[in-house]
Amino acid sequence: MLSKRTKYGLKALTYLAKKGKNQPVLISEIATEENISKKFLEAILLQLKKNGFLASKMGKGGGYYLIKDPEKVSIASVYRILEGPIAMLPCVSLNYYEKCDDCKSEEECSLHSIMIEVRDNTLEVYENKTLLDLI
Amino acid sequence: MLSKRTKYGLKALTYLAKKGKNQPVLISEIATEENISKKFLEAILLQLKKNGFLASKMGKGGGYYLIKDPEKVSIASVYRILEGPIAMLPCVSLNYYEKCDDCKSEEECSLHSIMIEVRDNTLEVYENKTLLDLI
DNA sequence: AAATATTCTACTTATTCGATAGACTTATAG
DNA sequence: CTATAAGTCTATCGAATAAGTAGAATATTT
Repeated sequence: MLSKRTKYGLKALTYLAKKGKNQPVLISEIATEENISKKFLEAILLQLKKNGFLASKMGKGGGYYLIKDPEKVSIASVYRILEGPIAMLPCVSLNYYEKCDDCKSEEECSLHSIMIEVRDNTLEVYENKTLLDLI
Repeated sequence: MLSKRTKYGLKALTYLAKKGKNQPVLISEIATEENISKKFLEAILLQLKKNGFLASKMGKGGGYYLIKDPEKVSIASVYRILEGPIAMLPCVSLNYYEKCDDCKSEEECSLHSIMIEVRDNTLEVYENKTLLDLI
């Protein structure tokens, strides 16, 4: 299940993508339009900014704006920042790989190959969809 | 990310499938072999029993055993019991449908159709894999 | 200086997870 | 019948996280 954080993040990015580049938008505007708690959205937008998706302008006339082209922002990239690994198991994660502590080995683990398939099927969608698809 | 509960549940079911039908296996045996906390496994197995996957025998010579053919037990069915909805959003869930409280409508929600794709791609794997594939 | 709007820090509540403890009940063997 | 085995049931715990919120500090423009 997608967290509120990720969902709101994607909605906010989409809203900003619709607004056009270098067009600061108030947090409060997005929050109101998209039914999101302003303070929670604030934290999400800051996280997105720190990870290179957005820039912001403080003070009068300020706000957040997109700094990447919508078609260059895959859902997968946003997902990883806001949600974490796309893979169902740490041992099948491409970006956050970790060994499982309860399995003897990945070769012997029957779940492993299935979860690779799930990961790839999920990635198939997320890597190929961008903000442009959300506008 | 798959919960320990679901992962352990699948591992235990696989272990029992390997053991053969109507062959009671001690919780402690599975726990030891699969590196699972015995008491936690106990709760998981009971849940699986209550949902029709297993049966148990109490007392001497007792234990749990599979009551369905391995090829009849899809990963999806186990997943739903132990993990919950496969879908990323409540509004795209086939089994646990609920309206989202922050979206105006499903038609207007750009995320909706993408999450349907993700759901379907994920289901593709889970519905088509069974315990037989895990043995 | 005042107004605006982000940034920062901290807190709250609720829930769930994963694990664990202990008692109770059921079934079998001797 | 007793002892043992093994599931069933009930409850608790600590940690982590999610989602939300409060308040203060900082930066920018007019």
